[in-house]
Amino acid sequence: MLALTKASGYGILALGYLDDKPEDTVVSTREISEVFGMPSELLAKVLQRLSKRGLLKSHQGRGGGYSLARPINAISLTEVFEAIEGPIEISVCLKEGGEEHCDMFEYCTIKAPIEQVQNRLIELFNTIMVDQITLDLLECPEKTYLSTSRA
Amino acid sequence: MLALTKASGYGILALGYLDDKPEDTVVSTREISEVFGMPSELLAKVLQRLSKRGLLKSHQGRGGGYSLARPINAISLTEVFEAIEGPIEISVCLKEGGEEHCDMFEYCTIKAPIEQVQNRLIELFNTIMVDQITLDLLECPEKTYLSTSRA
DNA sequence: TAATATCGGACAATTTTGCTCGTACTTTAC
DNA sequence: GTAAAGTACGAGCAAAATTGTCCGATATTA
Repeated sequence: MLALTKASGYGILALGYLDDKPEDTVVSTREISEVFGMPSELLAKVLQRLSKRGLLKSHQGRGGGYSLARPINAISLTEVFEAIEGPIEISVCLKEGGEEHCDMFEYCTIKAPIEQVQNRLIELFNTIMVDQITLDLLECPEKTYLSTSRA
Repeated sequence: MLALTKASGYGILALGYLDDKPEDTVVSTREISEVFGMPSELLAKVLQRLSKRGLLKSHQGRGGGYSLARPINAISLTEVFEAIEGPIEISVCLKEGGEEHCDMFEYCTIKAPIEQVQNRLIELFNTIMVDQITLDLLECPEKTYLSTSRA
């Protein structure tokens, strides 16, 4: 539970990598995927979503790639997660449309409070900028990387 | 991502149900599972874990069941989640033993910062007590219930 | 026009989660 | 003491999400 997806990890690493380059440098998906050893097709999707959300600028054609649309100290974790994984939802019951409402239970004692928890989670991620994740520790003892947990 | 498991939802609802009863009332797994329409075998596991962690007292034999070991305003979400799902881990890289260290990546720019995010998450859940989830809203408009999200 | 990119959908593999079944073991009631 | 009601626990299956792959289309530059 509450584990970050690999896709989000890829995205954060890519943002950090772009930030290490001079401003407005355009970097291809392949370069990033080779540097970190990520599957390039998956990273490609992640970068697409980030650019769709306006966090990256895409440059098509030969010599193209992606560049930062904003400095990463102005990009919150909330934005990254929602760009890559969609809206942060702790529970489906909180969805707008309500198509998947569960009528199989007698009591609903926790819907609104759970939503409050969700909001506090989002607030927390709002306050954390990507640079706080990527810039702090460039000299890491072990060669290790973000991946999902196994409960 | 970041979705609560149904098991945690079951646990929180069960804790709330027990709290509605007079103090030290013993309630069987079957009663709770029938009230909420949960699969009793799964709920049984959840309650076992909660009692193993000291959040519930188990009463074996005929007429047995579970009772609250503590008032639910003294039980944090962290305790519930860790009892039911194990330690809160955003990433496997942060594990103690380090058996699953990933040596497939060149750079590790985010390990320690990610751990800080994890700690802030745990702190957040430390401050939220179960009663804040269960007691607030007994008059819920729709019959709905906590379940996991679908990204 | 050829090479190199981003796009985007469809799909298989893998992992996690949710759930079921079966079999112990404990205690209470009779 | 025996049976019933309950917890304790583990193996195993099904569903769902995540991850990774493949393929074609489009855009841009050399």
